[in-house]
Amino acid sequence: MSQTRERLPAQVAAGSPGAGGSEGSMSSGRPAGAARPPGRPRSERADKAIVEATVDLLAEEGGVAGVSIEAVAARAGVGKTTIYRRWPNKEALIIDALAALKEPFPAPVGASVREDLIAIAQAFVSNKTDKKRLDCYWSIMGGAERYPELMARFTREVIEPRRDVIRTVLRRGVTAGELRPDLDVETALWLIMGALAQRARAFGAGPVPDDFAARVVDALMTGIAAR
Amino acid sequence: MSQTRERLPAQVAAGSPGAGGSEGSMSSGRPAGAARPPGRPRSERADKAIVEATVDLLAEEGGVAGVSIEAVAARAGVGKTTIYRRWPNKEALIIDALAALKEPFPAPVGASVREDLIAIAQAFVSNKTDKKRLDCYWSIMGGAERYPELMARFTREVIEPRRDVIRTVLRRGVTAGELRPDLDVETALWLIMGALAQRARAFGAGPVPDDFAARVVDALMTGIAAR
Amino acid sequence: MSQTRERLPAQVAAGSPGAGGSEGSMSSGRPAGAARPPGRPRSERADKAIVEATVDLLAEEGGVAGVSIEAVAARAGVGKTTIYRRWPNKEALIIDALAALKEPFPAPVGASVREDLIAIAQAFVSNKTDKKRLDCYWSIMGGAERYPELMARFTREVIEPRRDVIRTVLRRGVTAGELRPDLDVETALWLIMGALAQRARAFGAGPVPDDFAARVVDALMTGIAAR
Amino acid sequence: MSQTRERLPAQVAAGSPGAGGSEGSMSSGRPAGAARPPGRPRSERADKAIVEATVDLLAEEGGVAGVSIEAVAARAGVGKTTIYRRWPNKEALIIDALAALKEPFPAPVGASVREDLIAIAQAFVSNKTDKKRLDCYWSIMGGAERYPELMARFTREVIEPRRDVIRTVLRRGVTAGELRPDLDVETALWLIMGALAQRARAFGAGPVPDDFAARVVDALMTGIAAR
DNA sequence: CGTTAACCGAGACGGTACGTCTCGTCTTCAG
DNA sequence: CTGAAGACGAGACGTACCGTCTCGGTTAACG
Repeated sequence: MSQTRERLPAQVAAGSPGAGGSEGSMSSGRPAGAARPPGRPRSERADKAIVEATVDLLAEEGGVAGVSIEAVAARAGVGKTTIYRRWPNKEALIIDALAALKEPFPAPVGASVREDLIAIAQAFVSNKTDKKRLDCYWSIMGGAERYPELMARFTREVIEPRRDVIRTVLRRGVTAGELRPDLDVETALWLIMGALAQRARAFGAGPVPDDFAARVVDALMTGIAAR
Repeated sequence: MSQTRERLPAQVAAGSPGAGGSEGSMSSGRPAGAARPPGRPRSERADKAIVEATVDLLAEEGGVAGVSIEAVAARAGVGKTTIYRRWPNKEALIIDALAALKEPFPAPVGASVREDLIAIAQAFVSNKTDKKRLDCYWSIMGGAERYPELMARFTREVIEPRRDVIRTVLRRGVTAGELRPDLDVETALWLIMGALAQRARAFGAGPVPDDFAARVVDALMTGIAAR
Repeated sequence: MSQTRERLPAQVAAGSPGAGGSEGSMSSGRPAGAARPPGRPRSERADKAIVEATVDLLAEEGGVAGVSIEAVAARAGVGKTTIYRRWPNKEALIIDALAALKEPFPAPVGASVREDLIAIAQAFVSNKTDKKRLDCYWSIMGGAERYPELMARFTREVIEPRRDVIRTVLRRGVTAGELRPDLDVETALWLIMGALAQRARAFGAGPVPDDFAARVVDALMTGIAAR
Repeated sequence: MSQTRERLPAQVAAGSPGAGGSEGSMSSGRPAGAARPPGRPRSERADKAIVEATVDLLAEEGGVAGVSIEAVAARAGVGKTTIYRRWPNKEALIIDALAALKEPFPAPVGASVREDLIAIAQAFVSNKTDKKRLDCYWSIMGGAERYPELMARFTREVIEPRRDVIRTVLRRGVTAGELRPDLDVETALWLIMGALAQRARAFGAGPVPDDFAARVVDALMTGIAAR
């Protein structure tokens, strides 16, 4: 309305800051040749702290509603102003913060499809930051109807890349003859991902046992029908 | 502080209302012989409207936070007082309201395990009230850390019965020789339930196709490995 | 803008609630015959706590700027809403709260003008609630240019009544022949009030000695000129 | 933390710039023989403008809270940095700025004590810069509890010198036999100063009439008691 | 003429208060 | 007991300043 906000679209949480850029001389993401804007530059520390606090709260509080700007500010040790200077509202902040979870997933190339799948599945349910990702997943999915854009972006940038890793392994398996030639890859994906996500959230059933990933993969590989 | 609340523990949403009870004159479940409490009896219409509104909101708003007593009252056409007289707080209301989703699931006994599984799966993702149940599932799971009791009760009273139906079918299949004798029933359960729940929530991928249930069951039956 | 505020102009801090009204049947300041408005009535406890907190803060913080609605709410143990329901903004609140300091000042009728004046003066600088009044006086006068209405009302309702008491005593003294027949009453008023107010604020000079009032009155009575 | 501030303690607002010093070549108060510090010297224009703006704001806004560094900078046509380089915080600035009001008060030596007192009193309430002084007086006294140091210093450096002038005149009067030999000088001081200060602030009573000073002095001289 | 440092402008920082809003709870009324 | 109405305390919202701090670019004096 009468704001000088949105100086530049935050360019936040760059993840892999890209190539071996010579940080310092040319510094943060401004198009080459553009003059540094006047005034004190925005603090990268604040950027990071805000995004991290947001993600943590989203994971812990279990829902977009549990993430209040005030809580984010308090947890990040930052003034509310500093947040509003960068994002116009809560939803925008969360959408951007999700990018912090993008970090690429290394596709393991092991001896066999089975081993690869188990390794990936293992990571999903045991790895520390993947655990936070999973909490965010449930938080966002729970409120999906209210924040469709949020879900869309999270799906596109975080979920799909992970599904892609498995998809690739499955396709490789088909090509290599390890998997059935008429395999319905997408259905298999739903099966394996669904089992992992759901089991990880089923607190009542206790922590996920170490061999759960292997059991899931094996059951899926051999099928349940008698032969 | 100075309340006469909690006259009886609500005895709400009786599920299958049972028998041909003469609604009106003698009404709700008081043990025979117990004297009717003095004063105007509580309205069963209100009870039902409140519970239904609660469940609807939980499904639609996607989260416990989205269910406000205010909204429930408005949607049920009821005063906030009327709700407050029956339940001490929001969580109690939701916990009780979930009982409305308990309605037993008929285990089909068809020609084969495969057909039974497909029928059950079909119901999960296509049936109207099962859809609402699924929405509630995601809403509750999303905020599970904040309301563990809620999740526990929902799991116990709504989820488990449904898992039990499948569990029974699987066991029958093993006994009948249709399924592998060494079948890991629990793992198979996670696979099938996870796939259905997750696919139903993946709005981006479009509505669940009619043959999805069959594809899931078949994939799981035959396995994905080449033979 | 879109408010239902200002149901009735607060009718706050009634001071002497007037006559021996039969509190209970007809209760708080609503014109006879007017129906009680629906809904929960406003809390008189809150009214009082807010006004008292406001006056205290004004006296302690030394200035209108030091009185923040949030501080008032916190000190009164009241939600901000409860304040805003009654007054549209800070200035209105303070203006109204000043009425709490109105409480009439009893004009003593002693043996002589001198004794009366000393008694009054004594009260001004030693009495507890008159001390608070004096603090408010300085707070308001300090910011007089910014809040002229505040000063005007405070002068009219709190200061002038007190000046009137002295004025009356002085006039009585003239009539009785105790004071000079050509006495300039107003100038004498400025002298006595000014001395008291200023001395009370001069922290550096230590607390006001007990005989200060007497010394002031005597000096003024006899004059400083040699005779 | 990493500041080079406080190069020299401001040495600001020299008041009577002292003698007919050859401003320009050797300029402001550095001890003779001390080498001029390197770099661009601080602007005296800025010094003066800042101090003046501060005093003006204090007088106009009626309170320490009304003096914001931002407003001072704007009014002085100076960057906030420039202020911050000289004073560590707002209170220090105001304390220093008050020195600008120190300017000595010439004690008139007229025909009689009465005439001297009237002349001084006249100056207090009519003189232009003394008016500003008076406004500052009220501003500071209003917030005295919050900024005791401010009040202490203002009292010591601005108020007391003025009281001293009157004190001297009164003492001279006693010695000369014009005033009562047993005169309580301090009490007389409170009376005369209080009357002037208070009347000057009483906007409601209109501007101070020209003969007010004379009326006050006369009333005090002759006393109010009949004889 | 180059070094040095103060200058000004601009804007980000953490903080506090604003006035508005919605929520869960509580209280009173009329029926 | 019911519904309506509305007050209560709590606390988040997004805005506006404040005092402080940190930059870039400029300007004045010294060597």
